[in-house]
Amino acid sequence: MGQLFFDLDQDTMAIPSLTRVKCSECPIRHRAVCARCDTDELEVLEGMKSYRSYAAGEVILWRGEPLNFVASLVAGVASLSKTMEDGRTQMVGLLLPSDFIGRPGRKLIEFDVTATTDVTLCCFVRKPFERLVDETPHVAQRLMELALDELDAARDWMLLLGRKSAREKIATFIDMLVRRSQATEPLANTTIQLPMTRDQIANYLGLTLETVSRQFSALKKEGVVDFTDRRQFEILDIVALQEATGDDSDGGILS
Amino acid sequence: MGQLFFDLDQDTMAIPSLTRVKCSECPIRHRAVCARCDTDELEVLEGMKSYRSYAAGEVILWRGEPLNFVASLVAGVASLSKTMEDGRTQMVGLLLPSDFIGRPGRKLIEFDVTATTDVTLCCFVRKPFERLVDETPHVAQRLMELALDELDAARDWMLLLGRKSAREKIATFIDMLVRRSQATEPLANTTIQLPMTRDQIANYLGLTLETVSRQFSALKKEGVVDFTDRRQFEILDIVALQEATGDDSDGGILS
DNA sequence: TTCGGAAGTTGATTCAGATCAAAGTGGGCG
DNA sequence: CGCCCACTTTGATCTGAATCAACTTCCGAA
Repeated sequence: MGQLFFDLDQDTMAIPSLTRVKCSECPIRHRAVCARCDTDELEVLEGMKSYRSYAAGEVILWRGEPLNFVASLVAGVASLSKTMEDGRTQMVGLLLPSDFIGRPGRKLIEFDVTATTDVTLCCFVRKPFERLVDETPHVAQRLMELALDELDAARDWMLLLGRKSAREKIATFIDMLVRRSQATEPLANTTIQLPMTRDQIANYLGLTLETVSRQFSALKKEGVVDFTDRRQFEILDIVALQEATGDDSDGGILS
Repeated sequence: MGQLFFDLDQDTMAIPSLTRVKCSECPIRHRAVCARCDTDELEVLEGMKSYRSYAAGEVILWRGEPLNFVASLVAGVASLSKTMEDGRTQMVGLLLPSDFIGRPGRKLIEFDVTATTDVTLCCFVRKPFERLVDETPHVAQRLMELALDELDAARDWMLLLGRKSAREKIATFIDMLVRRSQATEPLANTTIQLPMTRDQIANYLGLTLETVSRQFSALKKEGVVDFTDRRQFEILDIVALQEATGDDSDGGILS
């Protein structure tokens, strides 16, 4: 916590709704859709954007709702999920800071978007944003890159959902959190925050919450991880963890 | 069969390797990446493109291989798949005519691409194609649309892989084939070709081939479908089929 | 025409994970 | 301070799909 470079509410991780943050000081400045904007372009964005905050658990968008705004996720974690008639639900994506919500050329959204933790969005009204995209090739390009990254992530997740055992799913999930925390904060120790409840993790991994709990317990008993608290744990044996993911240890490079 | 508007080999569905087909007569002219190209632009493409054919079962690209060319799939069906160290494999996408292989800005491919049936590709060398994309906004736009369509498909598949029962998976798969055949050939009867073996279907649906076989048998016994032959069947009760998919009957529109 | 092997079906058995059920834990709020 | 409720853990049982195994069907090559 507290590692972000600007003023977040320490409890909620959310930027107070009315704060007007300079784009140049924005924590996602270099990874979001605006990554390659120059000073002039940022000024235009500055005039278009507005922040919105959502508390953990709030629904940001319902499936089928018209998409009047698009947004970059500034802080927190949000999830995309699909629900069947009988209530079974499956998360189909996790949105992390710098990820984008909404897409050019689609007016409806195909899944629910929910704030997993408290969340802050940097919003743009759709029409003017689309105009900006049309006029600014590097923004369109960045949008494309973000979409392709999501596609890669979705495909890895398909392998996980279709073929991995419960243990492998949990190990993969933890390993993902570890990698992510190292990416944003390379010097951190091995203490990891869980951004979701057991139930949400189950929906993400295609499991039940009981199975999630049991697998966490098993990894703890084996000394691979240790729980400081229900939402925070420490990696004791990263090698064992990565072996348990079922993935190629070397990233799959042949010969 | 035989409904395509130009000269395919009837047995293999593949365009003979050396044939030079006019873009203006290409069967995927209006859906592929070149959908919005004008006559002049088509002429440029004409000079850049070359066809390649692959027999059913041949590997088109191995994971990790450098992507020296990109391509549109002209005829046949190809699959994207990921394989784990111990041999478990999961298909992460099906490529149908007009789908695109390769992506701007990535030199490596993250999964194996295999010809499921005999396949014909319309190939472009990567570098000049990327230049074309940079200079032609509507091509970049079309590429984006194709990527977003794939992303939607991937997310629907995640729901299927994570939450559907074997029966629902099979019904969804058949229903998808029905919709697809209706889209390409609205007047067709209800006879459907299976483009893949039981084993490939199993890899697509996250099942084993035995389970696939049993579920097909069950649907047959119930009078929902009837098999003309192992690779061809007829829909007897489309309503029952759609109920068995587990999806919202109305496409999920609320109120 | 037969042979051989790949693809598919069907049956018996096993097992991982779901489901059902009951306690335990902890944080927020009156 | 203590109660309540949401979250979590753990146990017992059940079940759908995997696994193991045998057999059938089909197709292509000799």
